[in-house]
Amino acid sequence: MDFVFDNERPIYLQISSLLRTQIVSGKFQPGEKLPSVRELALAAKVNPNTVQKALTELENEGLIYTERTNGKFVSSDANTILIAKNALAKEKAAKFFEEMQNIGYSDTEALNYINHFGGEGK
Amino acid sequence: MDFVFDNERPIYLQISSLLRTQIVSGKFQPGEKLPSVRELALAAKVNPNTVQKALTELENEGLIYTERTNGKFVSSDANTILIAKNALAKEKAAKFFEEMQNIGYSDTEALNYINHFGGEGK
Amino acid sequence: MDFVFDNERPIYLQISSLLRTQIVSGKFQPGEKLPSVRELALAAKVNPNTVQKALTELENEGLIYTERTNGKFVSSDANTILIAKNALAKEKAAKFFEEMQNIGYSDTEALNYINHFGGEGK
Amino acid sequence: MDFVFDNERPIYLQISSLLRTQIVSGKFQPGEKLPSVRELALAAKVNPNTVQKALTELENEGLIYTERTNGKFVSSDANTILIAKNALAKEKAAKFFEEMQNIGYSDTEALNYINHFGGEGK
DNA sequence: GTGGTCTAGACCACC
DNA sequence: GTGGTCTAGACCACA
Repeated sequence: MDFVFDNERPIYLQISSLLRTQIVSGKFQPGEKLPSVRELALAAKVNPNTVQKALTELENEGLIYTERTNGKFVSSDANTILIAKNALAKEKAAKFFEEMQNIGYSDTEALNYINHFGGEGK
Repeated sequence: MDFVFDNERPIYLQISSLLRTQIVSGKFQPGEKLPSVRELALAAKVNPNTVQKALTELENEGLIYTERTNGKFVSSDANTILIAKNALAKEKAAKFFEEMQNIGYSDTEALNYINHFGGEGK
Repeated sequence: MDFVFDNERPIYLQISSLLRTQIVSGKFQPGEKLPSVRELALAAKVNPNTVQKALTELENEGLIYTERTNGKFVSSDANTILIAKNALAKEKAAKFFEEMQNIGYSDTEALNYINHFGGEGK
Repeated sequence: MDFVFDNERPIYLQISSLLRTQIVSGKFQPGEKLPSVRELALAAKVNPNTVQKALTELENEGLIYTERTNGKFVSSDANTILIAKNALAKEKAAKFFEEMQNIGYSDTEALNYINHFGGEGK
């Protein structure tokens, strides 16, 4: 797991969203134990408190839970995770349409654009 | 023009991005005079310094220019504006694909999702 | 505002629940500005970070909100606050019944006990 | 006997309070032999040390006593147990009034609330 | 002056 | 070894 941070957003949010995507994308399986706070801090070269703050976010979202003295685990409720994944996807799509609309594309034009873009642009 | 701000991002960035979208979307036409800094500040209920900072952003991007003692104007170079618009659109689309990929969608799946989403979700 | 802490629970939780009760009980009015993080920290003789953590709790509950660079304010939505108050009361009552039941009082007996207790015991 | 723990409080305290309520509520009769530490540990799926720590609590309160080589027994002094029960009840009631007061209910209002709540809420 | 972030480092309870 | 809490102190962006 490699951590590269930009200076635009708080590090703890970058960590939490990185882990969030790893959970919803299945790289961390439901019920799986996460690396310890200290390990993550070491890997990310940040202070353990920063990791702690990141994980608190995910815990509030119900994506992970804590067993005291034992570690932190991905929620074993696959449904919660699926819901989170869908929520994220929906959010991304809605944001795309909204932003395209702001710069003068109707939803239809935005769809045209991205279908065209996806085919060649990348 | 109504201004609603969230507390997540700096206000000056919210103002500049709002004006930017109004320029590229044609709500402000090429060569058109912008409202004065004071007027904008009044409308947005913020400090004129904040508006000034926002406009500096746009000026750096070449979207507006200043005539001393006369005011600020939208660039009359329609091409500059079109380029800005395309750059924005491309950026949005790329970001969408990247974020979908992070949560486990291939580019193809992301396209499927958004075509489906655009058709019914909104 | 005087702060006295016990060693049983984390200080930040004691601070947040103290402020929570002051909000729901109306000592802090809807929309009212809270003392700054630094002021509270000074008054409670704790580190500003600790106060910050306490206030984050309340913000997550929707009881307060933040205006960046301006301060933190009690939610102006009186309804949110009322709901929080009712939730707290309900929680307290439910806990009472549950605990009494655990030590062998039926709900009816618990009611008898507390009506009797309330009349003389205090 | 089923044990379900939360991660908020130390497990040994959760065990001791569970056993305490079973004693004062009569599920364990005065003089009755308790299950062995090992049995309890097995049932609760915790380390025997943890059970031991829980039982020490109860022994300090005089609710149980140890016969070396023979096991641990509920105190045969019914009075001790009754006193413990009353102390618990009184404590619960006082806590209820105090907490309700904190969120803006006078003792009278709290009584009204709980009589009403007990009648319908559950 | 306001909140927000982050670090270094310490200490604790628990198992 | 695990997570949790707290401090002291620094630095930053914003308005």
